[in-house]
Amino acid sequence: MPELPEVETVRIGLHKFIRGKKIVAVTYDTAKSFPNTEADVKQFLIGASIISVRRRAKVLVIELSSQYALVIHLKMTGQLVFKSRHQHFGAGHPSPSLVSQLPDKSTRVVFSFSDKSSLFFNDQRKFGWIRLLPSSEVATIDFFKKVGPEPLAADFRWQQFRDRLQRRAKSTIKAALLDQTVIAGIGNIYADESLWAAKIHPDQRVAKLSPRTIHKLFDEIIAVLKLAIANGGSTDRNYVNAEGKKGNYLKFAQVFRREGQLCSRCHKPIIKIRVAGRGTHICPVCQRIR
DNA sequence: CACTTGACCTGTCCGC
DNA sequence: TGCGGACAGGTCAAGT
Repeated sequence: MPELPEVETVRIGLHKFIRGKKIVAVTYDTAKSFPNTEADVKQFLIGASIISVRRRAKVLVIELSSQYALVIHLKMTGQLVFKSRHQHFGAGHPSPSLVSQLPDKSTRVVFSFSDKSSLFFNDQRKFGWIRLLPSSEVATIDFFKKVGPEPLAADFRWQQFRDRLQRRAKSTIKAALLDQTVIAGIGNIYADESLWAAKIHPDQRVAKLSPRTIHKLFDEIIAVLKLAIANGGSTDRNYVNAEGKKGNYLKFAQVFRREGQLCSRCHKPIIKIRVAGRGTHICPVCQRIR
């Protein structure tokens, strides 16, 4: 599931819902979901309060009063959903929400707070993970050491994007955008949307792109990510925010999952191809290889 | 080192 | 309706 806009949407929701709450219990299914020792959990998680929730790339970091942090990657199908104390089927609720049905069979970890509310980590495909680390060690995990700049950081410049792209000069531009060491947070949806907006074919080799084209792509990446965050991210299949609600961005998507529909610029059909081993959506007229 | 491919999992959809 | 295969929003390790 989640790319930068979805993870950011979850972050905003969690910050609002769980900041200040005290963890009184945690349950988890397997060591894969939560690869920490019971001793660590007892000492640094139980009894700790939530200080803040931040994001780097597609990873969430929940800072705790114990000077430890929960580091969370949702990968493809992870969800973090908050359930307040009184959330249940009520007479006034015509349809049962996802939240009221938790835990469900994809629930891997449950955090319980002192006010009887709880946070569920669900993950159908079990690729995601949560780790409890000393706050001072978070930045030292392999992924954070290698990951590229945040596209929405105030000091991110197109020249920096251009320079970082050169490490993948012989790759296709789509593979380069998906490479988290080049730029953080872009996944399959927003790669396709940004490339359409910039009129670049995803199979185009990076070395063939002009500075002007790279600058255009830089601008479109930022615009696409901002619009996606403003609309709560994209729900293709599993994604929900911290309230268990779906994102609305796919209403605005120009190519992703729109094969057969007409391109809004040239009115020719969108097609689906395979690039960098991923399903890829393009307008074959607007996006040509030069 | 740069680049590509398969593996990790479960669920769903599509064609026969 | 059943069954096999392809595919799904992300990273890694291992291969060339």
